[in-house]
Amino acid sequence: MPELPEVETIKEDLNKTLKALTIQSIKILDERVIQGQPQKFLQSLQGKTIKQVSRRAKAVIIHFTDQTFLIVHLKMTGQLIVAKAVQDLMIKETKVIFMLSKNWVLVYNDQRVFGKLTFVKRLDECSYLNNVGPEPLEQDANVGWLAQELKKRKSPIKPLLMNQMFVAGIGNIYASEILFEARISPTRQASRLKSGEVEKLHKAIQDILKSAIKWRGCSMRNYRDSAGEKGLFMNKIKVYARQEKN
DNA sequence: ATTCTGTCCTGTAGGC
DNA sequence: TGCCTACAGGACAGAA
Repeated sequence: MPELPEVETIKEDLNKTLKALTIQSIKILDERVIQGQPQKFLQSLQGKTIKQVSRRAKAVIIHFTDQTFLIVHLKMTGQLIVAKAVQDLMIKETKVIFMLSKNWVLVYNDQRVFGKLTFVKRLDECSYLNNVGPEPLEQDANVGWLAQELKKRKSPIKPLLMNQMFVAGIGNIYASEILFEARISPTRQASRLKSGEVEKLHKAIQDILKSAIKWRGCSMRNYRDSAGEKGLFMNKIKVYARQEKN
C-alpha cells in the first residue's frame, strides 16, 4: 500500500532523524521479514552508522558510512517508525527493533509480513532495484519518453502504470487517481492513447504524485509516517475505493 | 514475449 | 454472537 508519495515522506523524515546515528543493538522478533540469514543480518548491521536515507521506487534505502546499505521494502503493511523510547513504539505487529545511539529507536512493523529488510554491500545485489523503471518525477520520465514507451505496449494502461519495470513507484491508489485526473479509462490499451491523452497523462502523474507528497501520502488503511501519523492525501482522493455499493 | 494465477500473511468488513 | 468468505492491490514464481 505505501506507494511513491508515502515512501518519499518516510524517507524525508528518516533522513532528518536518523543521520549520524549508530546501530547499537537489534532485536528480530519475526525472522520472516529478514532476507537471508538472520544471524548474518545481525552481524552485518551491528555498529553501523547511518549516513543518509534515500528512496528508489517503493524501497527505502538506508546508507551507512562504510558504503553498505539496508534496503526496506514495506510492501502492503510495513511501517518504519522512530521515537525516543521503545515502550511508545512496540505493538503487536512489531517485527524488528533497532536500538540507536542517543536513545533513538527505529522499529519495523508489518501486519501482513510481506515486507522485507535486506542488507547489501552493493545496491546492484538487489534485483528489485536493478529492474525498476525510471522515477516518474525525474527528467528521464518526460513526455517524450512516455509517448515512446506507451506506443510499444499493448497492455491496458492501468496495470502498465502499476508495473514497476515500466515506471517506478505507482500502485493501485495513485494509478486510479492519475487516470481519473487525466480522464483516461483504466482499460484503454496503452499504445492507442492519442498524443493529447499522453500529455494529459504525463501531467496527471506529475500533479497527483507531487500533491500527494505535499499532503504526506495517503492513509487508506495501514500507512503511517515515521512519527506514526497518518497522511492527509486520502481527503483528496477522488476515485480509489469510492465505488458506490448498493 | 506477455498475461494470468497463485502465493506469501493477517485483519477487517459484510452477509447470514 | 459468531461463523464464513472476500478482499486488501506489492512483488514474484511458474503456468498458459
